[in-house]
Amino acid sequence: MSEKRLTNLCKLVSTSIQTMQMNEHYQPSEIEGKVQEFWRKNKTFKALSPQEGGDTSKEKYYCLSMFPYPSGRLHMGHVRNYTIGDVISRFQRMLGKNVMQPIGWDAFGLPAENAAVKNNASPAPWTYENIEYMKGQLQMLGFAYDWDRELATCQPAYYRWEQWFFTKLYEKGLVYKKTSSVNWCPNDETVLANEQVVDGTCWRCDTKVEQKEIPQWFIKITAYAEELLNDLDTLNGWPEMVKTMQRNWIGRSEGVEVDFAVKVAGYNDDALRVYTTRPDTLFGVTYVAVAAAHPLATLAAKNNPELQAFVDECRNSKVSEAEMATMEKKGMATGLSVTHPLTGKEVAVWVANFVLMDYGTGAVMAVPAHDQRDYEFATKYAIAIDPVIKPDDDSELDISTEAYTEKGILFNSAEFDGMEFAEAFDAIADKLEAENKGNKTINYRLRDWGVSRQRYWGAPIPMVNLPDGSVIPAPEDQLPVRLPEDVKMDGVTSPLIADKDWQKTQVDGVEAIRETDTFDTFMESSWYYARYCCPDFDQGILDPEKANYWLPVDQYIGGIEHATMHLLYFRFFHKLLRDAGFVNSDEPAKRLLCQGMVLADAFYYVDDKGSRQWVSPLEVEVIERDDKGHITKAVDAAGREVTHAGMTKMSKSKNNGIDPQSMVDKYGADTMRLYTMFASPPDQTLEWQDSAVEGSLKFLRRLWKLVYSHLQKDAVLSIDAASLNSEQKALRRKTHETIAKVTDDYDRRHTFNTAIAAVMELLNHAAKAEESSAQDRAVLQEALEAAVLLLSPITPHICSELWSALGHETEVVNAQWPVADKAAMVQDEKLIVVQVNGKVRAKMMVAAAATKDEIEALALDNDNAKNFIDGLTVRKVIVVPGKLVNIVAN
RNA sequence: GCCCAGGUGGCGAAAUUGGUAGACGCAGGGGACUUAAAAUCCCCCGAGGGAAACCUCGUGCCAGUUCGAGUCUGGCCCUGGGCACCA
Repeated sequence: MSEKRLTNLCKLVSTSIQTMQMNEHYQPSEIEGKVQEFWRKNKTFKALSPQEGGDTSKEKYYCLSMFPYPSGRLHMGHVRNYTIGDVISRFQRMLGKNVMQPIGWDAFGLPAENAAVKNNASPAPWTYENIEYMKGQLQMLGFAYDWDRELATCQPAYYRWEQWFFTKLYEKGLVYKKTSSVNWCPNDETVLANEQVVDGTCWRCDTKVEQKEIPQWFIKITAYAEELLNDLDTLNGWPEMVKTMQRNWIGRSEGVEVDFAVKVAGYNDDALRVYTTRPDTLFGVTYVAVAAAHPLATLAAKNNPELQAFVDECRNSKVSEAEMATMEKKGMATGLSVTHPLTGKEVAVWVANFVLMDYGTGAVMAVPAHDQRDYEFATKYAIAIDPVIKPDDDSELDISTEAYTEKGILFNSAEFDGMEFAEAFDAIADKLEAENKGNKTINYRLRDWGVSRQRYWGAPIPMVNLPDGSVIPAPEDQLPVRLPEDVKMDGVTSPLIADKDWQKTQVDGVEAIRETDTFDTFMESSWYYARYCCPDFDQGILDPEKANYWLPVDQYIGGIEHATMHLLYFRFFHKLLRDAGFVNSDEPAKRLLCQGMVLADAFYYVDDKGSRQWVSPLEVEVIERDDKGHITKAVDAAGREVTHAGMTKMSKSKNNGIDPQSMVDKYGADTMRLYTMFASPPDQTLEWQDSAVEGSLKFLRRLWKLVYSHLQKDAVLSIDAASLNSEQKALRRKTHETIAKVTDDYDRRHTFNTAIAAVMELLNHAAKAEESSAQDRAVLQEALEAAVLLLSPITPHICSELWSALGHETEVVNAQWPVADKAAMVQDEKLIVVQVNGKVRAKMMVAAAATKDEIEALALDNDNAKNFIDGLTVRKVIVVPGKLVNIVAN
């Protein structure tokens, strides 16, 4: 805080203090409602772009937290997420920025359908009621949202533009249809989400789930793979770990596509194409493996019942990558063979359960000698293992127990013998290319985005099927394709499939049938951030002027669980919007903060039917822990012994959620906000401890009391920096050091826990300060004002009240962020640590201006240090000015 | 299985660029005030030794680099997140 400003503040204080009425005790329930009402009435957090008459002299700041799914009630993850966003928004506002912090609802999704089935109702009213309730909860927590920008993705005014954009992508050739597998319950004849498959069976009827290939819509995210990968390098404000995860997810690799010639009667392709990153091992191929759904497998199985049985069995396995990697690898020979492109030898074709039709070409080449998975498969089925790579040092090649997967020197590879990896890669690729049997290519692990969902509660995919079998986008004048909201859910058939009238439409006078699938809900969450800039715009998906004023988002905040999927779709959509001319930036968000999970203990017992029953941790008593603190014995309220499943993400399925509402009712919003920010840094997992919340309330009471008792005394005069005694100087230094530290913690580090700790320290100092002289009181006033300003983004209600009690007429939300005064932080002496051989032996106060030589001399003369040097020879003395001296002696 | 994080007192954590390990807080113990309770305030609080000064050990485990390692390197163990239809 500058000297001049401070004088003004103090003048203001001295005139108004006597008239301020302040309650002696902190009563959050009285303050919070009142302050929130004031914000509401004054539209304090309404954000205006210049097009709407906003202040053009201010820098814009767009702070966005990931919007919630309206599940019914807020959970702790929400409270954490939105408190972080709110703290950053309020801080930026006090720095003088034009801040927009919007909120809305990710309103489509599976839980609404489940609730509808359970309650024999329809998903729409359930969703709208949840939104109403949760909106009240958000307001009770005091978040500084511009509610005029609120949107819900299930509103036709929203999904209309998503449908429109999809048809544009279709016209651009970025959308296509292909078959892809889904979880299928043959009993219910319905598609199941992965979540609805429990231990390989349908959650509803326990029927074994199968894989079924059905036609679905895809968006070509792979066309943007290279840019999505390269632009990660420009995202300096994103956590390194997220960028690493995205790089690995995109998974760019350089390799070679190789054609194995096929001469099989009834097979209409003359080559089986595979991709490999190790063309240097090509001479070691001893078999190729195809997916069970591959046409070659289908063909071979026709007259082979045993193979047909195996192909059918493969349909029962799940298709997730985790499943694929951990399941038992099984296969069966087809009896067919293909021709090796370079040796001309016949290579057996196997069907394998770990090859998927959906990925790549549905076929892989196998080199058992140099790939561990192929090695295990070949060993299991007694297939030849032909080594073709040896170590490039003189060590012996040993493949007796495992594959040799290092890059080395080729042998048994005809004219390529003796080449190392890079040389062989090029030479083999060149030869394949010359003979028209393959070519170098870049491959991505990233797959195109399947956006079709065979569900009701989502945005209808705006495509129509014509009688001639062709599929075209719904014409623009038919948009939005409205989802009927008054429906009955039986949990099996989608109301859209059941509603034949809804499906009927006309295009240019021709009868047509609507697509009954809806969009993946990741579609809606991929562009909501942009729509907030102009939520009511009805002339297009975005108003480019407004969008380009606010975008890119300055700070995005959300859970780390979204590191790859949502955050990749979000970046992808921004590039699509850019290429369609709606935004002019390359990336949607400058800075990203990924909050850690909120975890709580989870407990269960196994019931008579053998299934796990999860018990709320609130009802569990821990009886015994081992040396490491792990829970070894616990019982529930009924005295039944329960198993501790560890600390896991708070979730309905594990019944370990802590309801924030009860906490707010008991302690108030400020305490709740303070606790979530204080318990751990935002990017770390937060392990919920019920007991620690009380401490946050105690701290706020202490702050209140300090201000109250300070205000019971005489008026405050302005600080005369030159006349301060050493105690006054010390408190003043602490005040300004705290301002500097807290500002850095908020801005650069995002470590709100240490910011709060620093304010606590300041108040501990302030509580001990003398209050007898006018200067004592002026210095204390400054400390208390700083504490209130610094805490106000975190605990805005109490700080609003205290700020006005301290004599200010402007609201604390509109106050200016304090600036640390360097002159007040100057120290005459510094604490220097004296080490001998790296161990601390003494501490000494040394003049701040002391030279290296002077510090060294003082250290060598220190009595404690001398005890440890006695009898030894000093070899070296390391001096780190202002910090420490290390005397090396032996 | 693969990718990404994390592991520090009884507990949540701090140590920002390789420089005092445990700031700040919770729980606990002791005391003051009170008829009493609550609230509040003061003191103690990693382990072991010592009357004390102070000493030894200590950041998941094993090695290494360095005058100096919680921090860097290699290997391992454990916990959490993600793995494409939960959001």
